Amino acid sequence: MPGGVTKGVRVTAHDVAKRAGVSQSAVSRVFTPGTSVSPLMAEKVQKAADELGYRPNVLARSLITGRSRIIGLLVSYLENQFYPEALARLSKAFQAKGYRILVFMVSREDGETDRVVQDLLDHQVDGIVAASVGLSDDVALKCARSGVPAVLFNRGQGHRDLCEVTSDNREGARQVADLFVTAGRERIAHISGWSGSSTARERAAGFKGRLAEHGSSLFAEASGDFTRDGASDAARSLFDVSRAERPDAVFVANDHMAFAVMDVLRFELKLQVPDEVSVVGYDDVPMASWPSYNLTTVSQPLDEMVSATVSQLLARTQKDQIPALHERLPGRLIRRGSA
Amino acid sequence: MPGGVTKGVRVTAHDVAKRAGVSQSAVSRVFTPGTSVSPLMAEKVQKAADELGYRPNVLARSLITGRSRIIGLLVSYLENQFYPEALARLSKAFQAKGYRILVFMVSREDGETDRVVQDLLDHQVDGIVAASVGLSDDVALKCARSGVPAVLFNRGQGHRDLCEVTSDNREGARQVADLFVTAGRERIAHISGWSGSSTARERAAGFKGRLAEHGSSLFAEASGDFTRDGASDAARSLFDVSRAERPDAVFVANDHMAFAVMDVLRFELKLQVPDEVSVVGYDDVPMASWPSYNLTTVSQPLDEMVSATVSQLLARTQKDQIPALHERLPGRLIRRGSA
DNA sequence: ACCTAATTTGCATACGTATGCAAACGATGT
DNA sequence: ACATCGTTTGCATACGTATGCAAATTAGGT
Repeated sequence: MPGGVTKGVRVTAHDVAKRAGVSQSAVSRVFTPGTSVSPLMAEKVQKAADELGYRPNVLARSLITGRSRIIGLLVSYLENQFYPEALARLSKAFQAKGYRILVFMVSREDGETDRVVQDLLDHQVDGIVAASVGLSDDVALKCARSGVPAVLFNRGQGHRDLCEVTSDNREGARQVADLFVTAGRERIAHISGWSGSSTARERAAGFKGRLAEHGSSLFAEASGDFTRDGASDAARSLFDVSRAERPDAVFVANDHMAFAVMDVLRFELKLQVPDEVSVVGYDDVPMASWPSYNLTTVSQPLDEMVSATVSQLLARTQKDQIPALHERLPGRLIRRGSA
Repeated sequence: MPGGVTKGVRVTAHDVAKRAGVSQSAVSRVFTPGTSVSPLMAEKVQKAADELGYRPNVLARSLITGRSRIIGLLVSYLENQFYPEALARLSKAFQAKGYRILVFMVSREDGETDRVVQDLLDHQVDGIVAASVGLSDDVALKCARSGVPAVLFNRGQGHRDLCEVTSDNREGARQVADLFVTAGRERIAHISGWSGSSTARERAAGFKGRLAEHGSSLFAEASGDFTRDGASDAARSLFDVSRAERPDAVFVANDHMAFAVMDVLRFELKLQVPDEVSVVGYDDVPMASWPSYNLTTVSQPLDEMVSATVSQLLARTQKDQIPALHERLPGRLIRRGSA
């Protein structure tokens, strides 16, 4: 066994220095990329370090350098497959750049978010990504003051200090409107997302706007609140048997809700999709391509959104004074069997 | 605007002390729970701190106290809905206890895991949770030496220094065997998970063992590797049309694969589930209860597993010398429409 | 062989906080 | 009024590392 190793004992740069017969600064330099040391020194220090099992203490290092190489990530709900997917890719991307991520789950818009961001700032994170979560002006200001860049992922807020990376929700929704109109659907409905999110509002606005341009308009509308249960209820109310006429097409504001809607239509109301009613979602999560749903949907350019997020954020950690960009990436209509 | 606040300037306990006309230690004490200060002092310091926008630097604090209140979490793949679910609950549970979590995505069993754990140790995490990921003996030893407790979540390895929290996979699989035999199924197949995981091996062993006790045995078997594509291929090979006889029941090692299997059976092979073939999964992820699948499955006691993980880990961060427990919690057969 | 420039190394200090210790303080009892 | 005890506060130091500066060493050129 390597000499001198004892359980629970912290071995520091001083210990290594003593054993190698050099100074602590020398040890530091050997373990700091970009510094210059003689080959002999490097070898001596490495040897001593290996024997003692030394590893630099990242906390102490961050304390001095002022950068922690940690990114704070806020996520609201993982039921929607889009977010685990986004989380996985963001995480991988940051890891590849040498950053770690501190993850916080926050329930929608209560004061929790502000507390969590404050906590992140206390931890000296180098940047913050808020995935589908809003940031109060107060907290956005605090970030800006601390010099910590933040980017809103899949969410627009129009704040000057915040980067935003979204997909072009209006345009995506317009394509859905085109699809329904071209297919000759006449009673077109919409199940919207939580109205507190820009994503939901933009999709609804784009959809209705385009219908209007076609000289058409919405037959019915209800909010599904971006939850499965909310969407199920919305579907039940829109397709209530007591109604004289029912919709023959429905645009659901995301895939996660669309699955719920299809389940209600097929299994509760015994309606044929797409023969009796077309269903279209938004996001193109992996499950949308599974044959059980085979859902027509609008894809979000996830990889591009992730790349944009990472590069924006890291760029702004390097130099200050880079203005906060608002990127809006194009999606694409994916035609499958449900419409 | 509060006086003296400038952008990008770090305000420290010294600044607050100066403004309040007290010592830095006093400031520290005001912001450290459990210390005693006079009401007057508390008020003065709070006032100055608020005016300057002071917040304690957690890094410096951790450097001294030796505890970071950060838990490292390793996750391998989020496609399987079980893991986002577990992640969300673990995260919430640790947050509730005042801990933050540093998340790492690791691909299955390459050397990456070891590097990541080392990185976590460098960050002075107070504990490590490995969800469905193995830890090499080498790295387990390093954790033990550093005094950092680790727990394997949903994975057994039989290592002395590691906590393990699993569900009783053998018993769950036995219940599935009972179900098939009682229902009079005669050609019983199994699509197993990745053989590198204890979970997969235990489920297979429990299932086969119980069949043997019934005087029966496996009609066919294939590995689905815990992936959707692997399971699809396995289903295609087990139910190949060139075979004289095909299985009339199949136990799939987790829900995530079971969905793939059902899709292949129904949409490629045009088989009726459950009439022509019963399908049973494992985990009871939320999607299993969706009417499109309505999957009979064995539940994992997720909440209990999470509680056990949190309490085990935190207990071992408090006192050393608590032995590493191996907890095995019971699951339950959930009968739905697919079997 | 000598002078200069370039490189390597050690010394000292800083990062921002917590905490043991002793001094100062206030309260209490006789 | 004084002695005693408990509480509050400040001083000094420590945590483990990075880094500016000057001393020491080496290399290079004529």
